[in-house]
Amino acid sequence: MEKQIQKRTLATRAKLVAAAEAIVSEGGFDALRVEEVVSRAGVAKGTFFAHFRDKDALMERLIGARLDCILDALSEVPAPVTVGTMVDEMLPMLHFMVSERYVFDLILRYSGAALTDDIGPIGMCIARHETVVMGWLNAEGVRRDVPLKILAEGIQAFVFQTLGLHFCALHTDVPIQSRLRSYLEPWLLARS
Amino acid sequence: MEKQIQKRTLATRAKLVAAAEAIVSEGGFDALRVEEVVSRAGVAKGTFFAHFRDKDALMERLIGARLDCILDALSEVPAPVTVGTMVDEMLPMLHFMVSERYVFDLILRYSGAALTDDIGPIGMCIARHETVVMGWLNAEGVRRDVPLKILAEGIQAFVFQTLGLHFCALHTDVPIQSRLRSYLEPWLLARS
DNA sequence: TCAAATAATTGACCGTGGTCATTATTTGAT
DNA sequence: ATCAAATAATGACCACGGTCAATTATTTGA
Repeated sequence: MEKQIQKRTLATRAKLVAAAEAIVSEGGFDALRVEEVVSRAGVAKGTFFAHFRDKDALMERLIGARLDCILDALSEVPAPVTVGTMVDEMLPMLHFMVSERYVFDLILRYSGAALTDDIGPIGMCIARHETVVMGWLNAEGVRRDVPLKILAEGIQAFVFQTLGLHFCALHTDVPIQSRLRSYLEPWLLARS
Repeated sequence: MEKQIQKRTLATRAKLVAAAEAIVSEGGFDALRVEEVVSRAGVAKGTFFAHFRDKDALMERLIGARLDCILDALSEVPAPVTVGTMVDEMLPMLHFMVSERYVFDLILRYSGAALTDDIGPIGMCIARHETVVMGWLNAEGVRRDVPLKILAEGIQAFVFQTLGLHFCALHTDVPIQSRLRSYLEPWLLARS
């Protein structure tokens, strides 16, 4: 049991992913159809499901890859000193998350790890984001009476709340940044 | 344009809802199939979609009805004086929300009102819950430096965060109550 | 070198949500 | 009572994700 997977397997998977990425770049994640992925990749439909558990597994992979890029940039950035700059630095990620309703729903569904015990790409990204954010919380002015882990989880809760309301027509007048700040300032800042 | 809808319409809709409720009571929300609803109701498939925009619209109605019952009870209850009792009083709603993964996902997706400008049954329930919770926040010990509205929205954010993590296998060891309390106490309580 | 074992691929088929042109029923005006 | 317009119901049909027994390709070992 040394090299179980043949290189044909990798080639096929690469073709599938490449086809999928092409479709997404043309029409967005929402426009992806399994049938079109396989036809572009030149394989049969069954092959797709031999490589991905279901369509969502592919979407998770594609979206996870994008998130990872954004997180790469995020972890290079200097730790923000104010809530305002913290929000600003998270903005690229937030904008990607709301770029399509479909994307947001999928991230939401898989952010708390998949239904089973195996954690998927999106769950990994959320965990990574939590780690990055936790590293920011040793700043001056941030409350100390709550574990950092709770604080970081709270930030994510407010991110999802903010983005969820962003899709609500009644609330789109308030920009993402200021809404998120109105949550994070009372959550993070130490009071008198 | 006096009485546009004929009573036949109401009768058909009632039959559909009754059939749907029967199916749900037998096998849960996840087990509902449109085909079975229409066959039990004795109507054609197309009729279903003349009464409900899509399957989700029916699910929203059924789940919204349940939530409304729970909210009826909730709004009768005395305002809690501690975060612990607040969580306890919300517990029936929380348990319903996590009774099925399907139910949680649907509530999450429609809690921020539907995609369009029309607010659906679940969105109404969330708004109602927000109102009830806001009424609780005039208690001793609750912070005053943040608008009640923000405070209430934050509670909802933490509820969703808690329930989301509840489905994550890695986190099921922590019970809902204590997890939610660990968010709400730092969020709500005034500090020294 | 080749046969057995293992792995990858195929595509016909299915389940289920959703559509729409056609048909049936109700209503209101005469 | 009659009939035309408005409203409701029908069911064949489609889209699309997902399955699986059969087939083909690859690896292994003697």
